[in-house]
Amino acid sequence: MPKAQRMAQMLTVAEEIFAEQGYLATSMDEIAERVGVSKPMLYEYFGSKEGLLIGCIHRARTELREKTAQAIAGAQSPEEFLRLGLLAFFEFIDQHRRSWALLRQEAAVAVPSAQEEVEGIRQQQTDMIGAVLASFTPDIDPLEAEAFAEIVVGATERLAVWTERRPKVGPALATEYVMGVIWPGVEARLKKLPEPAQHA
Amino acid sequence: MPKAQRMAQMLTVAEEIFAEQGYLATSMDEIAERVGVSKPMLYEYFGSKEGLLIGCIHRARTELREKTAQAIAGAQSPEEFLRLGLLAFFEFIDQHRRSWALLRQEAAVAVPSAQEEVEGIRQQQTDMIGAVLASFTPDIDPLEAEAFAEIVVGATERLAVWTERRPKVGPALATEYVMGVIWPGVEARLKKLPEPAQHA
DNA sequence: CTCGTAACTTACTTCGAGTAACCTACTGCG
DNA sequence: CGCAGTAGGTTACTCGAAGTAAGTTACGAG
Repeated sequence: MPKAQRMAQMLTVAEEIFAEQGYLATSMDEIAERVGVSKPMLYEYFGSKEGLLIGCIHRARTELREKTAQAIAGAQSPEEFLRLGLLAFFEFIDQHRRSWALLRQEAAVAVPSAQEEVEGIRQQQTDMIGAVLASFTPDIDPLEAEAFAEIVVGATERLAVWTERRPKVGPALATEYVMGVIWPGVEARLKKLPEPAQHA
Repeated sequence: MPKAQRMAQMLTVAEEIFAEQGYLATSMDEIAERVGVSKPMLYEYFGSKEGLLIGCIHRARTELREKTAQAIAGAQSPEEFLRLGLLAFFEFIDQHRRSWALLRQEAAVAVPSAQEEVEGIRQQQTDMIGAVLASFTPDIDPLEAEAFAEIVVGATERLAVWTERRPKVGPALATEYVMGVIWPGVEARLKKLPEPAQHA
């Protein structure tokens, strides 16, 4: 089997087992066995157990970024940006329930570099939100814009975890809940600027 | 040294080392050495490495609950409840920066039962917020109330992590940021009920 | 002064991450 | 055809850390 294909297969299997049992409780031998290969192959391709975990996270991160970027491409107003971005996020989670637990909760603790990888996902999100906000209210305090983005990301992430326990709450409703709480606050902020003018 | 005192000391040392190096990178021998005791003592009192971690989290959780409960005791309006609760939370984090990283980021990944312990902290918080909300708007959809509480907790938690990278943002400002985003949304919700009447 | 027990230690076993060294089958080329 | 080089693979180890068994010391009660 060619390398690229084998690597992809390893990531898929690892993601699944990590999500099932947790990072710590999973042994490399077990993953190797389920892939149908021997342990040194995993080390050949990923360097370490940590490397394998990071590989899983990185792949998911890339996928999430692509999905989100696609979703918000056509948005016209800040509200639409936010709503479409949130929806894309919740839909992504919905389709990756298993690996989601891994990404957020498993990865964070395990290893510093995995931590960074997870933070990278959040960074993607906060950057995007910050950029949108700044584009509509150019004179906003940068610190406040950052805080705002963090708040949105935190709220969204947490609600995503919550929806795992509430299967009846789908991506659409989750989006509504988040928008319902944060949108009035954002709108109030935006209205301080009557025009989205560039007044430098 | 009596058992209770020794246990407290172990928790303090463990919290510190876990926070410094991460859970995985810390060995029980190392903790034992820094406590000035041998490894089996740790096992005697905490059963396992995981048990020790859970002990750390549990202690912090108890402390946080007490501080928060005290802080909101005198609140008269929902806004005051929220504000005082948030402030107490951010102040707690501010005073426990080191162990905070452990709680959230280390613990979550490491072990399922530590996970539960961390979720317990969030449960405490969401329950409290849910109760406040329900007391002021008795006819709110229970699901929406839950979602709201999760959103607030997620936003707050995330902002707490963020403030670690922004030392200039103290508890008071962090509270303002969170209130600024979520309060308008909550107020809008509350106003749908002109009276906090029981209309069953 | 000796019995019991709380607090503690030394010296293991076991298990899993990571590695060294070796194997095999295919692909291109004289 | 036959042989060289390499991609993809394996077996069989080392080593470090979690967890444990069995024993030791100090000290207060009878």
